[in-house]
Amino acid sequence: MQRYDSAIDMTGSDRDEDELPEHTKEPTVAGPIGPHMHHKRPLSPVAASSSSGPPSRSASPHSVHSPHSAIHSTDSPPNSAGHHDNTTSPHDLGAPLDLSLLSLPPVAVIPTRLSPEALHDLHEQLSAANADLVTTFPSDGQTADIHRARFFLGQINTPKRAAFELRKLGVHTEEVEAGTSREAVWQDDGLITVVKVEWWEKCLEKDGVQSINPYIVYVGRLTEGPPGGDGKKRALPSAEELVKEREMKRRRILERAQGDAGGSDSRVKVIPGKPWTKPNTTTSVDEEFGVKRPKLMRKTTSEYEREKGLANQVQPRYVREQLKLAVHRPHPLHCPNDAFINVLKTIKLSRTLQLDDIGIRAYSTAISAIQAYPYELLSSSTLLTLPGCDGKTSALFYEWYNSSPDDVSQRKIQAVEEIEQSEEYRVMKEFYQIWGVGAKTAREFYLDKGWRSLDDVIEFGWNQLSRVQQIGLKFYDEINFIPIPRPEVARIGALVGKVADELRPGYEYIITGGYRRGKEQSGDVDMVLCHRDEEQTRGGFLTMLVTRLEEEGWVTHTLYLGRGGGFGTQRVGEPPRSHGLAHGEGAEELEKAMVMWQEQDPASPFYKEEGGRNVSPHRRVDIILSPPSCVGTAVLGWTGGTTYERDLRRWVEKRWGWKFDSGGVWERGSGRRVELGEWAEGEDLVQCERRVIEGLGLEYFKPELRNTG
DNA sequence: CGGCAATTGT
DNA sequence: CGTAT
DNA sequence: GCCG
Repeated sequence: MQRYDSAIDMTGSDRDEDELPEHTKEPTVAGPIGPHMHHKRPLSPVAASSSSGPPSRSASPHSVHSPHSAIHSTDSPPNSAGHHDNTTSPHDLGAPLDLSLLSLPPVAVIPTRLSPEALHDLHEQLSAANADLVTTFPSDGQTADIHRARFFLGQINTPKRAAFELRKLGVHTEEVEAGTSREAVWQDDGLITVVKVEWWEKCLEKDGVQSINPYIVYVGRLTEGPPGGDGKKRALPSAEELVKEREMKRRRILERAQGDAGGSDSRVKVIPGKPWTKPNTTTSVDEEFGVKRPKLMRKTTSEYEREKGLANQVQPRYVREQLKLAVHRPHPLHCPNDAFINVLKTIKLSRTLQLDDIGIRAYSTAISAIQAYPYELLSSSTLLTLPGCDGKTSALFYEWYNSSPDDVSQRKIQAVEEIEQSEEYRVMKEFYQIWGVGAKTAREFYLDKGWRSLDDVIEFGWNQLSRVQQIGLKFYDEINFIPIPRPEVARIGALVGKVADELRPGYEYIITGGYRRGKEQSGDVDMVLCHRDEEQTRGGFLTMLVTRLEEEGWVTHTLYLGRGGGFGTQRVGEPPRSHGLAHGEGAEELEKAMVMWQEQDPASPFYKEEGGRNVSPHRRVDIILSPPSCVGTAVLGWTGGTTYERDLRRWVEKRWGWKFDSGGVWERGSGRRVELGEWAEGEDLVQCERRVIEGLGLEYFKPELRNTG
């Protein structure tokens, strides 16, 4: 059965239950994992009074009732209704309105949870009541004079949330201890009060300023902003023990990682920086080296000198013939221009985080072309000769090379430095590395939720995460920072193969992915499992296999288990929907399992124990179960790299009008299956893949030459 | 100026 | 919108 | 961002 750790060690959810919608738990293989729900935060008297305040929180401000009539009615005497405190007493005798907020300190509204309409109405009502209003906007919450505001209205229920929302607005506070005198609050300019919107609704309802006491959620004292930062947006020192524990765990992991694999912590140092996303302004680089006239770029004397040697170099075929698709050229794992490629990869990642699919495609193309280039690039004009590289790439190279002609390790590009220093990039990247969080979600975490660290995600968002995201966070460091050495990848593959074979004899497997392309270390293990008897690849065998691996402890969590969930219930044969045509006979679907894995054998060299406890690093393992009829395409499709795969599909479409996928090749017009990739008698999986490649009219490049970056 | 790989599961 | 290559 |  599924095993669970007794507790997740990254917690932090001691917030009140009503703060966030309950996460919808999936009734799946693994039960909900989650932090222990602590309720240890002592409620301050201020907080306590808020929680005993009026119950209603349903009405939005604008829906209460005609606000303007309340504000503009002038026929009743100046408001002096029931005040037990001096906080809002309208000493301005000349105030013509019942509802005058003249005596309030500068007011701002916390936009969170308020509809745009509600927010708008609230602003109008408050300014109609002569409040000294500091406007806020839900988009970014930033306003120049937000720091003037001392009184915040918001749909906020807990002090913790209040402090968090203030921080999002750039207002850094710490909660004021119980017993601060009420009188002090208005006098002391360093104090911030957060009051529920209900207070204002009540004022409107009663046509007069009401006591704020029952509605106060939070009183905080202004503190210094983040050290070194620009004074906005920075994590509170919250849930400190948990953060510290995480740190310790991370350090342990990294120490072990170095021991294991010689891996190093590649995380960028935290340097506060300016925003990295710029408006659509053309950079000076663009103007100087714009794509319009790249060929006119002046060569410096030194570039010219360096290039003289070029004439003697035999240019590779893909350059001579301008072969633009990665399937037509060899891409070794390492190449002479890896340092420059890494710069391009940073830009590509920033495009990913900006949801710029086209930028991703463009940089991928350039990267793979350079990866295929066998000589060290010495001049930007050489780059112009590579397919997929043009003015922009060339300009980037020019800046990069000349920033330090004599020391490769010192070369840099200003725009890339700025990307790497920007908080937005660093934080979104950190989120993006959570398994189950893509670019869209990473942006949402950063821009909409206002989170700035994994600890924020854990503390404020844990219950909003999907189950796989929770698992992704739980194993964040292991997944991202402890690479899997080749021998361990081989060991995992062999073990899966062995267990499969024990269940039913006759299975064969091949490890695909980066391992097969020759990587010394892998981020995960990908493998294609196959049986010559098609029946053995159906009927839920993969579920059976994963279940067995769970029982034996190897599989600790199942992130995804597709197809064949029910025994024999699966009738494959839906055509690729994009073309609305039926598959021909023998339509195939690949079953896939994505799991977390942990070494269980104490005798294994990859097993690690501490205090009698198995602390072997968890590994990501993908198992693809293929019928014999398409195992060739499965192996080809799961070996990659990404750009190779994309270009493979483009080639198949362009050359043959077929559609390629890992489950087979199809005629686009008729939807009929093209018989390629069937596992032939006496043939191994590598030979089978080769027949597919050659059947598609392509030169066979071994996997080690498909490293398209 | 249009196109940029392609699939499935939740 | 997430995942894989 | 590059290509046809």
